[in-house]
Amino acid sequence: MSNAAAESERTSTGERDAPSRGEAAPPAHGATVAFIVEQLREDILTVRIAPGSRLVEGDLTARFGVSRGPVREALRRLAADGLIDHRPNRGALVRRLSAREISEFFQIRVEMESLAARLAAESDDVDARALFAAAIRPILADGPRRLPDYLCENAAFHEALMALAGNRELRDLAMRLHLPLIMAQVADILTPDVLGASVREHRAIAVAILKRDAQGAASLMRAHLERAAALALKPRAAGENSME
Amino acid sequence: MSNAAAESERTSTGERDAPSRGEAAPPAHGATVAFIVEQLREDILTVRIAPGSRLVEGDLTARFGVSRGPVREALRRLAADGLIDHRPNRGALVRRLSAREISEFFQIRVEMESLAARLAAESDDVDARALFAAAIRPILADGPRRLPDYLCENAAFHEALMALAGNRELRDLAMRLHLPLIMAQVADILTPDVLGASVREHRAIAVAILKRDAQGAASLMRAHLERAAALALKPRAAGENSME
DNA sequence: TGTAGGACGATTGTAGGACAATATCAGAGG
DNA sequence: CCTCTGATATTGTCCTACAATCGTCCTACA
Repeated sequence: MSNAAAESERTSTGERDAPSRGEAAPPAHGATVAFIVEQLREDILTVRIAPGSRLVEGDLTARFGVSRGPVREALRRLAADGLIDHRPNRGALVRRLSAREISEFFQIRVEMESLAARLAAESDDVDARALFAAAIRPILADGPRRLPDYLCENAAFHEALMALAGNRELRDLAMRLHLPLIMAQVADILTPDVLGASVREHRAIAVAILKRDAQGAASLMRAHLERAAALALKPRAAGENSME
Repeated sequence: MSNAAAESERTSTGERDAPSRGEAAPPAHGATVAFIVEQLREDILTVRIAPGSRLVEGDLTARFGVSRGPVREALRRLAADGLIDHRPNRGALVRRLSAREISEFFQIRVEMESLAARLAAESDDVDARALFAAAIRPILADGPRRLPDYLCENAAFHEALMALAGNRELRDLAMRLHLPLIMAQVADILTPDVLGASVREHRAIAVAILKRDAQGAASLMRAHLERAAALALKPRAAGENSME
C-alpha cells in the first residue's frame, strides 16, 4: 500500500487529472466507479493483486484518490461479477477459485459454449459471419504462440463466437464463468504444446462453424473444453493451493 | 436473520424520523442494504412496481427512512442481478424483458436445467437424494393448483433440482436467468390447464431423476422448457407490451 | 409561427467527515 | 496453557454539500 500520493489535489473546478503515474486520474464525472472497476479488474486478472489478498477500502480511496462511495460501489460490482468475495463486516478478498469451483465452472462452460458453437454454426447472418471470419483470422495462422498472444487470441475467439451466436444474454452470462480468472490462476500449466493444441482445436471449431456444421462445432467445442478442464484440474488435485 | 421490529430506534443521537409505517424498520446494523434489496425485489417480482417504472433515489430514501448510501448500494445490487436497468445520470428503471430477451434466456435455461437434471439423476449422494425426494413430495400430489401455489412449487422444484445436482455455481448462475421475473411478466398465460401440464412434466422429470435415468431426465427437462418458452413467447409476439 | 438556444429544476455522482457495530489480535489473568 | 478482555482496524451507515448531467420549458430571433 502506501503509494497514495498520486493525487495531491484534484478538487473543485480546476483540472482534476494529473495522470502523473501509476493510476491515471479517473476520467470525467460519472465514470469514476467504472474506472476503478476496470483498474481492479485488470489487477486481479493479471494477478498483480494475488488471489486471497484483502482489498481494504481505505487503501483504495488513497490509491485512487476518491472517496469511499465510489470505492464501495466498485467493490460491489466486482463482487457481483464474482471477481472478489465480499464478507459482511470483514471486507473483500480477491477471489481464489478452488478446484471444485473450477470444475463446476467448466461443467457449465461446456454447455454454454457448445450451445454458442451450435448457434454460431446455424447463424444465417451474413454480416456476422463475415465479422467472425475476420476476427478469427489470427487463429488460422500457424506457428507457436507466446502466452500473452495466446490469451489474447483465446479471448478474441470466444468473443467472436459469442457475437456470431447472436444470443446477447449468453454472452453476458459466459462472462461470469471466469475463464480469464481461471486462466490466470492456472497459467503455469499453459506450456507451449498445450497452447498449440488449444489453437488447433480452436481452428477446427472455427472451420466447423464456417461450414455450418452445427453438430460438429458443438461436439468439437465440448471436447475442447473437457480437455481444458482436465488440464486445469490435474495439477491442482495433486496438492497445491486447494486447501481450506 | 431476525426480521425487522427489533429496531424501533437505533441511533443514539436522536431518532431518525420514525418511518414506522408501510415498511417495517430495517433490521440491525449491516442488514440495511439487504433489507432494501429484499423489499424491492419483492415489489418487482410481484409487479407491485410495474416494469418500466423509475426508481428514484430520493423516493426510496423517504420510503425506507434511510440515507442515499444504502439505497444506491441496493440499486446497484438489483442492477447486478438484472432486475433493474441503470442508466448513467438518469436513474434506474424496473427492467422490462423484451421478447428477444425472454427467448434468449430460455435458450440458455434449456441447457442449464437439462445439465442440472442430468447431474441430479447421476448423483450418488444418498442424503441429497432423500432431501430431493422430500422436497418434491408436494409436486406428486394430484389436483389443480392455484397460481401462487404453482409458483411456489415451481420454485421449490428448481431449487431442489439444483441442490441435488450439486453444482453450486450452476445454481447461482441459474438465478440470473430471471425465471421469476419472466413468470411475473407473463403470468397472464398461466391458465389452469397450462399449470396442470407443467406440474405433470415436473413430475415426470422428478421420477426420471429418482430412477437415475439421466438421459431421460435431461430430455424431459429440455422438452419441458421448450414448451414453456413457446408459451411465454406466443402471446407477446402477437402484440401486447413488446413495443419499444 | 417555428425553431434554436439558454435558463431552470430535478436527479444523480462524488466528496468527506462522523459515528456505531463488528472482527481481529494481543496481552492480562486464571 | 488456555480464556477472557481490551485496543485497534475496518466496515456499515448517516449526513451534508456541491458538481455534473438530463429534461423541460421558456424566450428570443429569424
